Amino acid sequence: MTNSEILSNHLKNQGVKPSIQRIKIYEFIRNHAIHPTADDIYNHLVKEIPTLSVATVYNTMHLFEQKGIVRTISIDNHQTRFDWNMTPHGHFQCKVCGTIYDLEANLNQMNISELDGFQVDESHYYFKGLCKSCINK
Amino acid sequence: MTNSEILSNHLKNQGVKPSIQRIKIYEFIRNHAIHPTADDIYNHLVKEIPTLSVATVYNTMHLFEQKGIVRTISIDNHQTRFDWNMTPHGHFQCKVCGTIYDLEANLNQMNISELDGFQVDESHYYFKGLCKSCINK
DNA sequence: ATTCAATTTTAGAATAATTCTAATTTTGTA
DNA sequence: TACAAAATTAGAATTATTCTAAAATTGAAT
Repeated sequence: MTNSEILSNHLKNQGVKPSIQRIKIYEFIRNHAIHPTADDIYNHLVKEIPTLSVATVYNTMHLFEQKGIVRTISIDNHQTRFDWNMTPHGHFQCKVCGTIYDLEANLNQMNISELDGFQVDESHYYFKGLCKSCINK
Repeated sequence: MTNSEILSNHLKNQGVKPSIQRIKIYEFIRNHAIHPTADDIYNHLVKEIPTLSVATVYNTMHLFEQKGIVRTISIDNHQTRFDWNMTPHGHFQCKVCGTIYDLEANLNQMNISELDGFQVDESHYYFKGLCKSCINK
């Protein structure tokens, strides 16, 4: 099986009909664990698929989100980033280099009594500051 | 001292020259602990100050942020909300009624070892789901 | 293979939040 | 009262995202 076929099957298993665009987008987000924006995805893939449109990137990401393949994070205020890591985790963004680090800790372990009786569907957390390597410069 | 004079002094103490616009905006965010958007602030105050412009609201909020009077939160993706409560705390937003609840717990108590050697300047967390009163309907 | 409806993709227009710009107004001081 | 600095303003510009309607692709039924 080619790599493309493997990815195609992954998508099928998650209930997504695999078009070329969807496979390439899926491949991109899996290989670039950088929490890309729609723009990052578009600019990278338009070289390979010259007719690709931004609308397709957005459509696909919305579909992936619905199907539980990605989730969105909003650290920078006005630009959505996509994260293929669906385990409960958080982020740290360095103000200097912009890198977004994943943090393993699960927010749900905080056990917040104010939420008793509430139904919690999503939890998000993130820090901002300077990362180690930027401090050491 | 009138209420307006008290607020004016608050601003002075924080290093902000108190104009009418700034005092009214400050008053609004203190009396409406609803994490308002720039638009909420503008729409409410333009009735009182007909010449108010959105630019002034944004300018003022940026200034307040710089001076440590408010901070911004981004729960809804593309609309910044302002929070005058500067103690470390988090939020819960109900998907049905939209209400944003404050949560007292301080994220820093999580003590995340992956951040050893990092400088943490800001920490944010929030949950989404259904609030108690919407569940009981 | 051919037809046809359903699905997907597309280009570009529309929308909405925010920022920018340059002019005007206000403020405080000399 | 004059004047420079600061603040406000209207409206244009920018940017991310969504919408729209047309074109392309797909896949099932014949």
